[in-house]
Amino acid sequence: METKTLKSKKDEGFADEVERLKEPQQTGESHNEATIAPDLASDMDYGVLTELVGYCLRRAQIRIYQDFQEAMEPWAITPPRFSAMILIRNNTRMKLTELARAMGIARSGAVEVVNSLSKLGYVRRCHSPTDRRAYALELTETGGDVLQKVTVVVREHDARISARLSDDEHVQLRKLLNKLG
Amino acid sequence: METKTLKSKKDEGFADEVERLKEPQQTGESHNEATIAPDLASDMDYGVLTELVGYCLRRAQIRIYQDFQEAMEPWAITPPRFSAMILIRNNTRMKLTELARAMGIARSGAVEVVNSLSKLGYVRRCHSPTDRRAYALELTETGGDVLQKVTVVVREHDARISARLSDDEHVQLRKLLNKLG
DNA sequence: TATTGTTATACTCTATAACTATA
DNA sequence: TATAGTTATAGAGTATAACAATA
Repeated sequence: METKTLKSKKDEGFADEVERLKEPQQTGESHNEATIAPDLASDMDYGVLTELVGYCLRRAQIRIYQDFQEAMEPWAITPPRFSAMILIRNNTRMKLTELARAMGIARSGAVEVVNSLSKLGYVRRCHSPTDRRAYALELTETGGDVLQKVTVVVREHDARISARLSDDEHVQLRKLLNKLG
Repeated sequence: METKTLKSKKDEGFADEVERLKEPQQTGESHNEATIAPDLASDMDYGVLTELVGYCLRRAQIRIYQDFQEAMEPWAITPPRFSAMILIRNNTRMKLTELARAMGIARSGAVEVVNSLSKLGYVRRCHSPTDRRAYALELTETGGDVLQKVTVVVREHDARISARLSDDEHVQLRKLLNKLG
């Protein structure tokens, strides 16, 4: 399996960088530090933390994030990048500002996401004919193919992390999460 | 209300820095960017995202994080800092390595958290009499007072974000979250 | 004037790897 | 050799503020 990585740096080369993205990542696998287990340590007193929705949620998210990243490593897709690609595909001629709003992040953050997706060759900025300030975002052909493949993998990932939940519980959990805030 | 901030930089002064922590923060409040609304944009198509536990969870976490940070701003307490303080108080003579394990992060990350809490005057490293490599972590008197006050505020925060949930749902949600992974 | 995209800057959270002092 | 703490370095994710081009 190939593996992509994104270093942001200051854009050094270009073709150079895109090439480097496709090199297998130095995962280390060496002699050092044990990788972190994200479960609660049974010999510790967590006090009030276990009663807080926010804390339970954060622990769950750490576990989920790890599984997501491992599953997506070959494509260098992170959760925000995946969201962005879905939104760009599903909402034609989306502008960068709209993407930011849809994702709930600042415009400058959207620039970052689009830059990385653009370097990976998944997303393209097209000049809008009507407003010369604005771009219309769209998936490249590669981006479309990758998104299709990756969506399957994301669904598998979701099933994996929800493996101990019944279908009812899965629905219930999403319902409760959406009631938060 | 006073507001603390932590700049990590390269430790410039010391007393200087501690003083600066207590200065009210330049919140801006100026003419610029609208602050982000973390709700789903109703005019966008989110496709598969709404069916994924991971995505619902991430959106919920963004909302929760924002409320947490606003509530904790006067003390410069972030979620990991709060967890660390609870763990340090509840597990006497905790070592840094144990803290890292309890929090599910790398040791270097625990150093960061302890450094910031130490700069804020909330946590102290005490030399262990038995093992001269190790420290015993403990709350300062200020840290203890702050933690007591802040725990009340965190409980209020948790109640606020769970306001649309019944008690049963609150329990259920935590149960389901703990089944994930 | 307001908006679009962008850049500069900064801060948090996290990781890996290598170092030091001790055990 | 192994462990405790630390530092150096890196990268993702996010934010605010200011800017140029365009509306």
